[in-house]
Amino acid sequence: MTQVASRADGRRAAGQRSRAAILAIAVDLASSEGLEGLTIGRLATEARMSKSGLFAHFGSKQGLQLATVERAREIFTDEVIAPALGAGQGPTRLCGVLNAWLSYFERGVFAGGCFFIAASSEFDDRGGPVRDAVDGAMEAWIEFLEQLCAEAVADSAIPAGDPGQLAFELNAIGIATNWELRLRRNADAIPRARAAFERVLAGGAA
Amino acid sequence: MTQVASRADGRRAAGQRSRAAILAIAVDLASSEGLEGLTIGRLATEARMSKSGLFAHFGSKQGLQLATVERAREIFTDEVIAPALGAGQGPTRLCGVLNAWLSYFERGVFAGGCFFIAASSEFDDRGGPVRDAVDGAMEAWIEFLEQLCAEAVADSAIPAGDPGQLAFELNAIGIATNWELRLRRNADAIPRARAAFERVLAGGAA
DNA sequence: CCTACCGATCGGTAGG
DNA sequence: CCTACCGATCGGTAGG
Repeated sequence: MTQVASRADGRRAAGQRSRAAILAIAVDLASSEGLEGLTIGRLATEARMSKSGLFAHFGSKQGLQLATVERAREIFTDEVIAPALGAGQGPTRLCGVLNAWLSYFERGVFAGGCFFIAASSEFDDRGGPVRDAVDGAMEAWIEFLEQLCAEAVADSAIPAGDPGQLAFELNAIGIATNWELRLRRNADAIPRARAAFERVLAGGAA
Repeated sequence: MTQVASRADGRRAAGQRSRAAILAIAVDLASSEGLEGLTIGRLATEARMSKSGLFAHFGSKQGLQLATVERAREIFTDEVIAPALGAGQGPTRLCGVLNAWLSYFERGVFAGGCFFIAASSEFDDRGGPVRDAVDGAMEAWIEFLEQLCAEAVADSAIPAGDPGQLAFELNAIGIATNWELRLRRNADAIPRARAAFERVLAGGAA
C-alpha cells in the first residue's frame, strides 16, 4: 500500500516544493521591503509564477504573511537556537546562543537583516493575526533568553541578578547591533556587541 | 513698507499654516503606518483636503517624506535634546537627555512610537534621499550621545571608558525600550531601562 | 497551475 | 486650493 506513490501524492509533493520555493523568496523579500511591501504580484514575478497560481497556495495576503512569519521562525530557530541547544550546559549554552545570534546578524541570514526586528517595527501598532504571530515569536525568544540567564545564574557562572533584567539588556544589545549594521552600516557593531555582552554577564543585573 | 501685509504675504502665511497642519498629521501617521504607508490620498482625507491640493505642497511623495522626516527631527530635538541643553554640565546633561528620552517613549510623543526607530527599520535596505535623511538624523543623535559621554568621562563623573562604546550601549537600551513598549506592550521596560542606564554609567565601558 | 478579469487605490498631471 | 482625469498596481475572483 505504501510502495506505490499515487498521482495525488506526486501532486501534493510538487505543491509542497513549490510552496517552499515561494517562501524562501518571501522571507528575504519581507525582511527588506516589509511584510506589507511583500506584494503577491512581485512575489509571483520573482517566483516565475502567475499571481493567481501563487495566490492559490495561501488563500489571502494575510495567509501568505502568516506562512512567511512561520518560515522565518523556523530559519531563526535553525540558525540561532538549535546549534547551541546540543552543546554544553547553562553558561556555555548562553554564550553559544549569543555568538550564534551575532553570527546570524553578521552573515545576513535574511537579505534585509533580522526578519523579526523589521516585522516588530512594522506591525507593532496594528492588531490581528500577523502581529500576534510576530509577538509570539518574540515572546518565545525573550523567554528563552531569560531561561538561559536563569540557568547561568543558578550555575554561579555569572553574578546573581534578575534574569529578566539580564535578558532585557542582552536583547537590547542584539537589536542595536542589527540597527548599526543595517542603517549605519557600521561593522564595528560586532566587537561593540561582544564587549557589551561581556560587561552585562560580568556585572550582574540589579 | 512693512506695516501693511500684502495679499501675497497673507497667502504665503496661510500656505505655511496649511503645510504645518499637514505635517503634524503626517509624522503621527508615518510613525504608525510607515513612511511608505503614508499615502497622499489617506493624508489628504485626514487633513480634509483634496489629494492634489495636498500634493502641491510637496511636489512628490518623496518631497512629502523628506518634509515629514525634517518635521519629526524638529520634534525630537524639542522633546529630547533641547530641554537638557539648557540645564547643567556634562554628567547632569547626560542624565537629563536619557530621562527626556525615556519620557519621550513613555508619553508616546509620536502616535506610533519613536518615528526614527520605525523609519530606520523601514529604510535601512534602500538608497535615496529619504534613507539619507533618516541616517543623518540618527548619526547626529549618536554623535550627540557620544559627546555627552565624553564630557561625563572628562568630568570624572563616570569611570573612564570609550565614549563610543558607552553611547552604543545607552542607545541600545533606548531602542529596546521602544521595542518593549510598542510590540510587547510591557510597561516594565521603563524601570528596566533606568536600571540598565545606571549599570552602564556606573560600570565604565572597555 | 493558468488566462482573463474585477473594483479600489496608488502617485501624479492638466487645467483652472 | 479644486475637479477631473491618467496608467499602473493592488488584493482578490471566475472559470478552467
